[in-house]
Amino acid sequence: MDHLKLENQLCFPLYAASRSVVKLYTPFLSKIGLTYTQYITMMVLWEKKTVGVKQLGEYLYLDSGTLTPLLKKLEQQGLVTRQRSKEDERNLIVNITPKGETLREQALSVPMQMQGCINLNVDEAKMLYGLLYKLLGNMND
Amino acid sequence: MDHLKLENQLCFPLYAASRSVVKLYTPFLSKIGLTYTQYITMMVLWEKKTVGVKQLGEYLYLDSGTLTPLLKKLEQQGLVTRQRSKEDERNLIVNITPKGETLREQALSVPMQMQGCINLNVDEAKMLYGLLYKLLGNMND
DNA sequence: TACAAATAAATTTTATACAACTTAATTGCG
DNA sequence: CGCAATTAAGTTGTATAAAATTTATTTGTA
Repeated sequence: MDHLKLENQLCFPLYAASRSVVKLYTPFLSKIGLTYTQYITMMVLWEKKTVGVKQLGEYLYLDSGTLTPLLKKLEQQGLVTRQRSKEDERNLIVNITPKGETLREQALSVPMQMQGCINLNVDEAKMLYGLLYKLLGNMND
Repeated sequence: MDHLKLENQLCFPLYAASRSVVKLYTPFLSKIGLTYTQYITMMVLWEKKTVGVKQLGEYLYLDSGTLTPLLKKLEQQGLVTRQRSKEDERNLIVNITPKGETLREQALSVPMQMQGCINLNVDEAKMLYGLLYKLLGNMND
């Protein structure tokens, strides 16, 4: 078995499928003015309302190099506010705005529309979900 | 069930796991002077020896916007050559060089080293592989 | 045979990712 | 207390990705 053949790689379909799914989201998300990374960031904020950049990075597996410019764009769009923590000025706290809350209504249909594009049945989706989180979990460096 | 919660998404662990795996590759690949995308490109060339940009894009799910600059970098490193097809000048043919072939020897240990980092057993890996290709396959736009 | 349509790369623009480094604030220890 | 170590964002530089456009070439057809 040739270990350097593309078809013998697990990483490659993971990489390709991830990009393909993100690409599938693009037309739905562009209607509400978000990119995929902005969308999952808003997802955290729709749930938590307020979150520090560090915690946000832990949720999303992203660092400030990616999040700082992204959050500035969301701030420009009026979807979030950014302010330093009073207790510890090193921390930057991100809060959702009313406009950000409103955007949630328009995002509600996105998951359903996406499900229509991904032809996995419930069992397959659950299995994939479990395997991906197992992979993520036991890879911590 | 809140469909806009991060934990209820299938796309998110896919996206996060993909980036995490690519990140795991980085230290091994940087030793041989490749990025992950360059590595999978070389994988095609190690197998095919010669390939058009269009076919390469079909194998890798990438377009010329990504491949053109990437292939120029591989050319600068002396790993591939780029030349227009004689039969159809629109096509650009990429050929592996002897230096590119030699690099394969140094890449041989990479898949094994990676397997040591990913703690899935054989059945789980096969299942994941199958589900990812199923997802990729039935997503073609 | 002209020429519109199609095809393949390349280019441009925007938005990530991430490593490495810098800056500012806080902590903890001698 | 004083200051070295730590921590959190931000910045810089490099490399993708992908949409949209442009350029060059080829094809099909009137």
